[in-house]
Amino acid sequence: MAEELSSNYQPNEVEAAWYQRWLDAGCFHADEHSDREAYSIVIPPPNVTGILHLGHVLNNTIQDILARRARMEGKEVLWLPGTDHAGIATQSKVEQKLRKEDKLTRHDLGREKFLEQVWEWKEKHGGIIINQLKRLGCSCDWERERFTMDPEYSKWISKIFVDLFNEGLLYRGKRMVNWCPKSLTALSDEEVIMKPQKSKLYTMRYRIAGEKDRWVEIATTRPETLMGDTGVAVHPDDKRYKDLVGKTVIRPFPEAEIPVVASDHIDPEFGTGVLKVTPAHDKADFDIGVKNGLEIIDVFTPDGKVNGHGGPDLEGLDRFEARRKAAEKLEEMGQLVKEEDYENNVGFSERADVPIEPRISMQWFLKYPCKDEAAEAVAGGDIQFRPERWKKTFAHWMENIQDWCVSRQLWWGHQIPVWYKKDKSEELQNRESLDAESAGADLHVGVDPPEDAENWERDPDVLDTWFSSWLWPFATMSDCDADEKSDTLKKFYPTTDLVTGPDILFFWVARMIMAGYRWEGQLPFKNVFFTSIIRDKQGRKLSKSLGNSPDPLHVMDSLGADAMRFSVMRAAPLGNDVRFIVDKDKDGNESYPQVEEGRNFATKIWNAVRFRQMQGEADAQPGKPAIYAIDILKKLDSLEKNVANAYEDYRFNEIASLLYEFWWNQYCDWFLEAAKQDFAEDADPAAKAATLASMDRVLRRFVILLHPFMPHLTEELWEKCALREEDGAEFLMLTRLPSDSVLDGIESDKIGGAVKAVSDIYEAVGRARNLKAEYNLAANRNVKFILDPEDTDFSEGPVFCRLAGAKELELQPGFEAESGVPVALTPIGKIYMPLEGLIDKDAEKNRLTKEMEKAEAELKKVNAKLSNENFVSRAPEEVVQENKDRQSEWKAKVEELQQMIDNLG
RNA sequence: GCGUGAUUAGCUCAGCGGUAGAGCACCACCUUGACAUGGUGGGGGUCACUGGUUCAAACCCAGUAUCACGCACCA
Repeated sequence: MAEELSSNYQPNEVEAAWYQRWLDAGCFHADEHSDREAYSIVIPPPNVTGILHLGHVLNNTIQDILARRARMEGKEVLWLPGTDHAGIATQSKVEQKLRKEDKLTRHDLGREKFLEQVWEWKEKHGGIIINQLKRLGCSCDWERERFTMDPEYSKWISKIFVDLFNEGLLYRGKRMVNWCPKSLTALSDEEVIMKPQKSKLYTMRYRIAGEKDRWVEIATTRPETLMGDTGVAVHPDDKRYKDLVGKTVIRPFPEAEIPVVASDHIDPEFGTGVLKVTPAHDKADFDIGVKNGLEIIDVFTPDGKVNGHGGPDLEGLDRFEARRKAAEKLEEMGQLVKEEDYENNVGFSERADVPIEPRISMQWFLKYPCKDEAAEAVAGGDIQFRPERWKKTFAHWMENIQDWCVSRQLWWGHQIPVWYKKDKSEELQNRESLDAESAGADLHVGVDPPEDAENWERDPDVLDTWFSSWLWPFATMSDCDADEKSDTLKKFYPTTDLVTGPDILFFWVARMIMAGYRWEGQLPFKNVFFTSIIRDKQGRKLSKSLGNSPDPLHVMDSLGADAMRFSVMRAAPLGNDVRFIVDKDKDGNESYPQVEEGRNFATKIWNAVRFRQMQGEADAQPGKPAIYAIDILKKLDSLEKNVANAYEDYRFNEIASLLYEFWWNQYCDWFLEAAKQDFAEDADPAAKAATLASMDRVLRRFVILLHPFMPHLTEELWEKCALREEDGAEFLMLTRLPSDSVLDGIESDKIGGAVKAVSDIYEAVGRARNLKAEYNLAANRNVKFILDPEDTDFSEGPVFCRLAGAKELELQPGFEAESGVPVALTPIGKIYMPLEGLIDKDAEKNRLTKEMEKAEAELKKVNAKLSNENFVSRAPEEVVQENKDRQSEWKAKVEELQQMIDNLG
């Protein structure tokens, strides 16, 4: 075997070096002309100026595992990476910088200059997250990296806009939208999060016009919108107020008579049963307003301050200051009845984290295409969701789907491909609605600007970022104006798997499915794997503001990328959230106990391989494999099968645990220790050669299995141990999974016997170790055991002694020990531990009695089962047999123990 | 209000009809020639609760409680 290994594994250098070698050799590149079966994934594009967090780690590790496993299965793998321009997030970062450094707004710079600055920012920060993904070991085809603002990609956006407009699905209309007063743009419903807020419920009273001193009480949480009230509503069946419908009440300020209307929407039980109607600032109020022909008065400026309608007292005040002020005014007027603490849900802007202001505005809306196909694809199982329960959530959303507000009042993004004739522009843009049918020749909607561009004015708004991401699976693979499909698209679309978080099921997954059907005529992916959400020790989501989000780069630098990958996978069960634990010492240094487990595993593997290296090469023809070797090969065979099964169901945590358990608890704890017997100086060279060969076989196949989880470490060992076969691929990552059984070449009738014999010996070793520990002899390697064997041919004494830490195991059939000699019952026979000065009858009696009690308890349980006639007659035969075997085993044990106790007198 | 999960050892979590498991933490012993990022032995659980189905339930069903999350919302 090849090079010596250093005494400790240093992940950082190894990881960096291997990543570069893979890149240099083009290992990640997908060949669209290959005749291998295609396997493809598109990355959920991260924000171009974002940085890596644990969610990305989880998500991309899974994708990398899938991609690497598929390569090893012999598939042609495309993992297509890229980034997203993230309209609001990126624009606001640049605006923030402008404000801070130059005290300027984007309007001071103008659109063109501002966009130059955003591009600069993107150039500066855009590579960061990509490099972080590389640090993690992601095997993406970087030659195919895409960005949603790439020219070819952008062209796709315009094309689909035009398609949808021509189809009548895209229209411009004056509607109530979710307005973000901080980002100054409309948002889609999905970008609004409801949060419970501690606020106040104000009860105020309005005088009824034309009646003497009659008042009506109204409850509201938003007195600051009072100036926009153009009506008051009650339930039509509410007896208290029935006579008021049709009358008017006096709005306190600015004073005006506003009508009382009836509406089913009103809950008579809530508050006073009377609602103030502000059609410009509430969706429900807007509907009531439209039905009753109420005036719409917008009382806020776009940034959430009171406009001229507020009068001198309120104008210019922020929404929340205005709320207090309005309440004060009512109080002064004697019209505030009471003010109570109240908790209600308020919509917040997901990005800017400020309360949304419902607002009437002119926006572009989309009626979704291919809704039925998308719903059916998931319901019918053409697209598989894992875990499956998300199907229901998806179906529910699809059933209640609302038109999508796609325009954003931003500059960073894809500008809407609509031009208005200059002289008609104002009129067109103010129309209540505008669509393909009503627009006429004064509107140009096209991928290219009109020929006489100077006569036209382009719509200033840009499109929602998700309006570009929903094309990701195909727009990254082809140009929209090509005459025929690209070879990449032909080979790799539809993609195989999509790995993403359930939090973007609506934002992204659902919309991609619709887009896939609309423009490619088929589904965009076959399987969607929804990852866990990573939380902190207290179960909270990770977030910057909580400061509970550890930096994955720091984790990787201290413990290694492979360690983090392995640990995160081991901790993340299918479909459940995962807690990532960060402990801090008193100096504030962070430690990551879960990742340490992965680091320890890497070290364990490294050192076990190092041990193999230290044995050197065989210098004889190998003899027949020892029973220990057969046993470990059998376990490896099961491991390979179990791992393959777990991959079928995407149970990554199970795969990680299987690999861990095999290596640590089977290979290292038992096989490797047993094998040492064959490496002793006086060992038989043929036996040594055979054991070395088995070790190499296990090592080679284990490293192949582990590679997708710990790619760098395994590739390093592959090279250092020269595990590559003569005609094999250049790298482990390009090596095929073996197709032959690891048990090939071993006489199959030997396997069962070897496994049983080894399991008996290991169990006996356990008993012997326990005996030593009970008598405080754990450290004593001079102990001599005497075996009264089950089988007089027993010849595994040397291995037994090595494992049990004993000097000798003497075979004495029918051995009669001096009374009080410690003894253990084992599958290979009775094992005595006669040692001078150790005859302590009471101690031994105690020990045996404790064991006896355990055995009796077990016997009792199994007796109870077997004496139940129903069990014997109705349970499957093999279960009954199993219990009968257990019964006789425990019975024999109890009897023997009893006799041993009796012998002690 | 509707829906979806979770509740198993001190902690983080597997197991999902047939003998309760892992890692960490804990206790004792061990620097023995791969590994102290290690080894050996050990302690620790009425599997949230109440019913039901079954020969058999941590596991299936129904309900309850608590905690999350999603959707819809009462101004």
